[in-house]
Amino acid sequence: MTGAPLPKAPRRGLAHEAATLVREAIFAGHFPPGSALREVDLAASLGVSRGSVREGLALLEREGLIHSAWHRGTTVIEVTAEDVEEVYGLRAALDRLASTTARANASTHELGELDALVDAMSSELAGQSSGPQLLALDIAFHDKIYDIAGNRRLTSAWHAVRSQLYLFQLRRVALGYEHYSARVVDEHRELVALLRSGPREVLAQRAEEHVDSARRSLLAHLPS
Amino acid sequence: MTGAPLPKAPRRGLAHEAATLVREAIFAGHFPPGSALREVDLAASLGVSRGSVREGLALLEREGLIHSAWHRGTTVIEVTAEDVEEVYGLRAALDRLASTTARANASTHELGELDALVDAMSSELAGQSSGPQLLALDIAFHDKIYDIAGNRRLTSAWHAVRSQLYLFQLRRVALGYEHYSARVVDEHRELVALLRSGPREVLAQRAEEHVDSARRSLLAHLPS
DNA sequence: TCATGTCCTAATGTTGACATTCGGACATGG
DNA sequence: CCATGTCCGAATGTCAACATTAGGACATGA
Repeated sequence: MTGAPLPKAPRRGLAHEAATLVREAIFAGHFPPGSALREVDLAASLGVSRGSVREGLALLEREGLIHSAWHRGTTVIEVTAEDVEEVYGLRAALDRLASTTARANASTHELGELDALVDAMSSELAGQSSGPQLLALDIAFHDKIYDIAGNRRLTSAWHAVRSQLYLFQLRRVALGYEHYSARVVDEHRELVALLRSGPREVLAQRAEEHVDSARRSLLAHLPS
Repeated sequence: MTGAPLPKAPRRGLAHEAATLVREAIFAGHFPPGSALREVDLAASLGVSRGSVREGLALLEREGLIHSAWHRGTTVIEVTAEDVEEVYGLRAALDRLASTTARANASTHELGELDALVDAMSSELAGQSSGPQLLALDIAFHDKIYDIAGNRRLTSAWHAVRSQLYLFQLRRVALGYEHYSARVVDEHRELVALLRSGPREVLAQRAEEHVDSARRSLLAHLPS
């Protein structure tokens, strides 16, 4: 009996490995938006067969990071204003439901974990703040809310936009994130306060506005 | 130049074919909830290779109809009260967004198409009404709303719950659908009226209530 | 009787070879 | 010069054989 919670046996198949590798390559900018992902090339560089690569790409398509057409290959999604509107519009609806559901389910312990995440953002901001690091905490915060909500279908839908969101935000962070970091701590702290003891309708409203603020901020920087 | 809109070239690969066949088999009750779907058996009965079956099953998993674990095979989802709560909770959030977005986008012609669908429900109900037929019209109505909204990510999320919803409703219809048919026409007609010229917030509220009414009605019949 | 350790089998996971399709380059005709 | 038809290459779609794994059956020992 190991005391550790669980190392989470990482046996999930080569397809997951391949998907993880390609996903990180996309985030690292190795495959810019619109570029083609050729199965044979990926299979060669990852050292696995085309079948596994193909299955991994299917997973990434599920996350909305790539798009594939019959006999025409798969390409990384573009980042147009329309795409941003779609992703953030959907995310607002999902966050609204996640927040109100989490408000009804959250234990004191879980609320404490959310506090800890906001504190981590705050200290990250105080020290030599790293944009991607702040982004990761932001995502982790919302992951936690979806986790508390406990609706597996909802979490699944969230995962289908999360990667795209991360890709969009990375682009903004690369251009400077003063505007982002100025609000991120306060907005999240307010969300926790409302989750703890806020009127349901106010929380729902604020959750939507939180997304909308991020959307506007991103669109302002989009034309690059 | 053919006058017809487009026969929509049905070349989408064997994986799609396999997915369609298995999906219909599940709906037809050939694979009850919880039953295992063995790749070799399916490949044999469908006359395609295991690779195609595997890819088709991945599509069905995307729709939430089946669930697969590593090296443990894939099984048809169960229909517990918790599952119903999850699906309908998410659907309410999606419908809320779809309705308000469609309200802003809808052309007169598109609103007319919605009217036509409600009329079709009405005449279906007047004649010798068939439950599954009524269900299909219900789904088509909401498909149209998502289509008008024009958010591809939102439509994708809708497709991820639509099949599950259909499976749940089929179960209810099999036990009699008087309660369902009594409300279906009026509720949909009211939605069209609100889409045409209703306050945004009232429409959002009604869209959620429409889903909630279906949820309660289903839960009442669930213990079978 | 119960707990434990070891096979064994039936299924999935993985692979490399073969078949099919798309889109463009080129030639041809108006 | 533009429209049309044909061909070709490169990539994806499909397949059947091989490797790996999970879970149960069985035997063993306390």
